[in-house]
Amino acid sequence: MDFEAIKAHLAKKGLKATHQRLVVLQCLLMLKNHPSVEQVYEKIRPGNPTISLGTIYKTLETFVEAGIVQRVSTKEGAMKYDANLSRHDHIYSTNTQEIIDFEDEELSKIVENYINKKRIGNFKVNDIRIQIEGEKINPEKDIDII
Amino acid sequence: MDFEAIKAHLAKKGLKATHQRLVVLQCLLMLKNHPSVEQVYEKIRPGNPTISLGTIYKTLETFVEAGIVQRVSTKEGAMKYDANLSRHDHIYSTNTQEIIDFEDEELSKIVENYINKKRIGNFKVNDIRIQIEGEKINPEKDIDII
DNA sequence: TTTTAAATAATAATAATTCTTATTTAGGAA
DNA sequence: TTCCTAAATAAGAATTATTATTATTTAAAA
Repeated sequence: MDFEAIKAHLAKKGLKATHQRLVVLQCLLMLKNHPSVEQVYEKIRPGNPTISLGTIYKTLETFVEAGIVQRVSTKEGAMKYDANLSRHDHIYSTNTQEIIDFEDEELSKIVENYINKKRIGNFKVNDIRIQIEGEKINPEKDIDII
Repeated sequence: MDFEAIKAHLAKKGLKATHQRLVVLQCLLMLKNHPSVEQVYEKIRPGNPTISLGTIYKTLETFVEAGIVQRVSTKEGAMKYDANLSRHDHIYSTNTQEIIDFEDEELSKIVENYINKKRIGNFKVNDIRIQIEGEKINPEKDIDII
């Protein structure tokens, strides 16, 4: 999603393409590590010293409502946001406090089909997520998915 | 898990079986709806008017450390706790803000096997959770899983 | 029983988030 | 392009959620 695509997306939702919004979204797309509001703030501040923390809170929630970013489900601390809208899951590393993207179309399909077959009465399923929790063996190195 | 089993469990962890702890755990086992600290507090207070909110915070976190209850992963608001330790997943109803238990051994096994087969390098998997997000058709009625 | 380390109540402190309002600005209209 | 206006922002106050502190109480071992 480039700048023009973002602007178009905002316009479609009747939202103004302010400098603050573009910077916040660009930051989210760059970071990729599901940052908190505070982390976005610290990243952006050097280049935008007058931006307000409240604006970042508001901007991110506006994006959630507009369907441009998603909240990340966690068991602790501050809210985290994710600009990766492709169907994907998360690996939670408890010892390093990282949340890493995990993409596996095949697994997603298997689970989706299973649940659709099962049918849940009086309920409309909108999204299915798999959370893989565990810990990095070597916290310094990246995990690698074979 | 009855009272004596709880006492034994606490003793095994070197924790005192205080009245407050027993009441909090009993409440959690009864409620089953993954309550927040505040919800436990309101539920317990009538019968235990001198109990302190801070004690409930502390008690629940003590239970988490002792492995007696688990935190529930959410995208918003206050922390929620779950005393159901059997392997299970959660259905998140966004329109009613409910979190409902979902047990399906077969699905759990399928996903677990799939991920174990895949192997994630430099990472030790401890837990796999499936989150089903959606909305109740009729918010008044329960969902029913066929 | 007595002792004592652990737990609690009460409350202060901190952290995370939301709200309020005066000022600024994006984007449409003239 | 300039003007207009509704929407957005900055700054900071207020609220909510959680954690820390400390004097007092209590479970459970001696």
